[in-house]
Amino acid sequence: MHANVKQNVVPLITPGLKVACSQCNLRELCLPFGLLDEDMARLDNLIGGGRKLKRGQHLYRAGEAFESIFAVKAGFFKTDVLTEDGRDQVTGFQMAGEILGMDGISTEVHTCNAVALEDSEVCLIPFTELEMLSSEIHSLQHHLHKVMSREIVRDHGVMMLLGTMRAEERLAAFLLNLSQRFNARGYSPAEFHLRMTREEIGSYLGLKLETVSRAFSRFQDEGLISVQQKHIRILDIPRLKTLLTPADGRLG
Amino acid sequence: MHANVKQNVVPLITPGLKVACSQCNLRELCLPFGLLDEDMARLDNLIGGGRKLKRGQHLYRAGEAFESIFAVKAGFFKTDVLTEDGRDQVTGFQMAGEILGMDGISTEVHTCNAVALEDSEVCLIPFTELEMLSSEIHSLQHHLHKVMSREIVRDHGVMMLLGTMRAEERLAAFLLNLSQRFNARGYSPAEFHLRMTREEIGSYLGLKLETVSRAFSRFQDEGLISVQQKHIRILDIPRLKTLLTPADGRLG
DNA sequence: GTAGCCCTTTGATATTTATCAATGCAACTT
DNA sequence: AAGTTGCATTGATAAATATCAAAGGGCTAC
Repeated sequence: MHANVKQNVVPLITPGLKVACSQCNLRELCLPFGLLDEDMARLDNLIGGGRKLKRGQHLYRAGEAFESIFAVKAGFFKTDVLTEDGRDQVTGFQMAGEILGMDGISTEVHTCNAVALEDSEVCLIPFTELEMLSSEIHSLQHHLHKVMSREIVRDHGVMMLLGTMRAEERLAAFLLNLSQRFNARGYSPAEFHLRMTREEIGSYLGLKLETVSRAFSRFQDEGLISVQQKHIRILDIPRLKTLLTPADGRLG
Repeated sequence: MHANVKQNVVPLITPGLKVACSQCNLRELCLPFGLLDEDMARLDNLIGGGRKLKRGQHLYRAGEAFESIFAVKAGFFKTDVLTEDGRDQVTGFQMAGEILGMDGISTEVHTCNAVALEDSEVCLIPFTELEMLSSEIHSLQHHLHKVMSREIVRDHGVMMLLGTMRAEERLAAFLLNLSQRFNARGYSPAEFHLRMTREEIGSYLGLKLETVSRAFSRFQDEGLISVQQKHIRILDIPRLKTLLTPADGRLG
């Protein structure tokens, strides 16, 4: 096995790609939130460098040894779980400032795949070292716990979506969630490009791609959004939100 | 407002209900897993006492301030999320040795309700103090992270269930999961009492109670299980497992 | 012990979503 | 520039699950 072949399979840390939380405009969204300057400098030292990924590349795969968590610096990811029996479920889409890989802490092995949906960049945060540092910096420890807890709460929201919503409600919730997250990052909440296919949206929402496509079309017919392939413009956010409040009859 | 009325609404810590991880037969399943004796003694000191709950009582409610996580010492709980628009989703069922309340860390407010489904007992673990102690005891810190990560992985499993399985597959997965957890606690994996109603099972599985009931009946007709109200006997675990492997046609 | 209530079961029908199939569109490759 | 390939849309039909309805059974509380 040639060394450069192996490099293609397992992309290494980009040499010289220095990252520093203290210089990062995502720091209020990301792990260093609320740290004092001196503590942030210690976190800077810990972060193992950045890593760039091309669209389609895996950040990690289920089964690989867990060593680090990752902060998305730029770009867009999906995570998905595959089971032996062939099921495939997209468990989330991650954008700048969000943390990837916490599923691997439990067993020291990644339990899902993380794939870049566009050219992306992440910061590598070695977990053992993060634990050591968080023993010393209480606010870092607490924020790590908050980030993990937030992931649990987010997952509960997805369960709610999958367990109680019908197709159009799911898609409306999905679009509003993306809108709100783009907005929080300084992008337009009303106009954006989807980085994922209809099939990936469908997997995330527990629907078939045709159902997703039909729901998009119906939203467009009703003047709620305009869709052109992956380009979405939300025309009526308030009315989209009312879709999430089902008629009295169906619940309660 | 009379003091004893208030006691009925918000049950206080049971006085004199001393709990000690070092004496607990769940310690290998629960938070103290892997601790040295001396460290376990320190955890004993931290644990705020036990609390008993009658069936139907809330351990905590969405909206309450978060202060502690809880370890189930005995009994059976459900957690559920309610949204303003009236949706209601059971997010999990918890039994002895499992940890409740980690959703509250994120915002310092509980985001779901935890209800005892039978007379139960929990240990109260004040979270701020747990963080302080885990700064000093690395194995405790690491295990806490593992417990939180395990919850994330569990949630991914529920997403998979809700996103990719049909009704009978969901129920089979549910029964096998209970079976395995009872087994891990020294109870029969083949025979147990359900603590929850068909409606609660349905909420958890994203199904209506009638669908759950029909699936139970069909399993019984096929000789997979025997059902009498809440009493379940699994007659053919291997065949129940094969239900989870869908025919080739439907996936891939 | 018994009345009442909640839970469960079962049937008939309606609704939603999946499946199968065909066509169109757009980006990438050569 | 044209061909190829993957992605998206749309229609017709099938399958799964929800909804509506009614009745029986068991547990609880009086």
